[in-house]
Amino acid sequence: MPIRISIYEDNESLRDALSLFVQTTDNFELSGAYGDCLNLEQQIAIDRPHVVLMDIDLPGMSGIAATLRLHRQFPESDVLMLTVFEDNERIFDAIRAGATGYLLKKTPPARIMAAIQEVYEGGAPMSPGIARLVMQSFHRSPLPHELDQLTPREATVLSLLAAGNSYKMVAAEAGISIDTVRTHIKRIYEKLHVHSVTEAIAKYLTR
Amino acid sequence: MPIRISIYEDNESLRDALSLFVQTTDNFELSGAYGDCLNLEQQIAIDRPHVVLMDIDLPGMSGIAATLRLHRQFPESDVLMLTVFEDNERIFDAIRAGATGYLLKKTPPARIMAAIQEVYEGGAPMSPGIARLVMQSFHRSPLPHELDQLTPREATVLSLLAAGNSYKMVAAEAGISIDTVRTHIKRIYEKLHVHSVTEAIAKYLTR
DNA sequence: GTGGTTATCACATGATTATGGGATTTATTA
DNA sequence: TAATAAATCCCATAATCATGTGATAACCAC
Repeated sequence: MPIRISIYEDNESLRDALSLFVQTTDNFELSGAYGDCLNLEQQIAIDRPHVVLMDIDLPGMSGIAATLRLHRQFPESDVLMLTVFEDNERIFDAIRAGATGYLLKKTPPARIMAAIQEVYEGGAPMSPGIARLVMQSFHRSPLPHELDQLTPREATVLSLLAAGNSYKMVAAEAGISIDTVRTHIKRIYEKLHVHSVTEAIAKYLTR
Repeated sequence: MPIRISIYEDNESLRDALSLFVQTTDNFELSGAYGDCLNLEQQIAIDRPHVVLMDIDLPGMSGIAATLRLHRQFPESDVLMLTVFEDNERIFDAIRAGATGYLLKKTPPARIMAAIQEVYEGGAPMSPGIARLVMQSFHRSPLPHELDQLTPREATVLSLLAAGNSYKMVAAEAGISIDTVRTHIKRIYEKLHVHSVTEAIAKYLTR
């Protein structure tokens, strides 16, 4: 029984190249190849891939958000993340979201195919520099997270927002003025690197 | 070793009454009693209750949202929900959020105390009418949910919002006008019984 | 005792959301 | 075929949010 592989990558030529490699690799089967995650659930439900090659930087819905949904709803499909980024925050976001492996796009195709096999066999392939980052993260506390940078008050405000409260309601609940709420939210945005309540809540709720 | 019990109930006299019952019940210990969930995490981390009596209708952050957070971060604490409501949606929201038991507030105190013991021993006490509803839910599909009422297009819009997109970005991503986005969102609000993006994505992400 | 952090409040402006109307097209179904 | 559901678009207004700038007080650490 071949290993079924689905690809989510918005760059068409890279997607085609990867598709070709998968199709010409022994024991591999291409179950799907898409440019976005808009219909992720339906596609996965039909394709039933063993391994998903996921670009981290898809337009609209990031590969990280998609990975989270996929990991929750289809835990039997493993995600192998492909990225050009080597920065901490994204890597850990992806790992937290449930990615099994994490490769840089500059990885040679043969290595990517080997990594797919490795994921299928229960491994967790990573590019060398990323493996180092992951190892280092254990030297300190548990997985570092932007949310841990919030002060207690900021965390309270954010959780009230996540419960569906407006600024006005948060102010009433927390017993502070709406301007103070604004100030807290500005700091929250800076710390979480977001620009709207929606994004902040998404980070909070999908931690 | 006594069973530690924390109470979250905004009605002060009910809270006091429950506290008194807990304190005067053999082998029970009151680990905390609060009127809101604003500092839930800190309180639970200190109190370490075996069982949490949670009012479903707390001001600011509902007991359901609190239960979700609690269940995720402190899986060793079980939640016993107290409510005056007997409607489907809330009951299943609470169950989905991780509540272990579900009692109506009109339940006699002695029965509530017995239910706490039952939860501690691995049971799932429910008021009779609620148990019936839960049983009935198995006769059909998996747990019914407001989110399942959304059309495919509405679901796409909601997931794009949950990924942190503004109306304008959603429109661009989905290839439709911003007014169409508005219309979809209006329908989403009706179906989910909410009035803001925040509430909608809270329902979506915490499903 | 100076500097950093946290929490608080104020004001102002432009952008975005929330909400209410109303309308058309395309399928599907009774 | 008439009714219904889904998806699309338009307009208008009030409310809310995003962002900048500035300021005060408490507390802690060095």
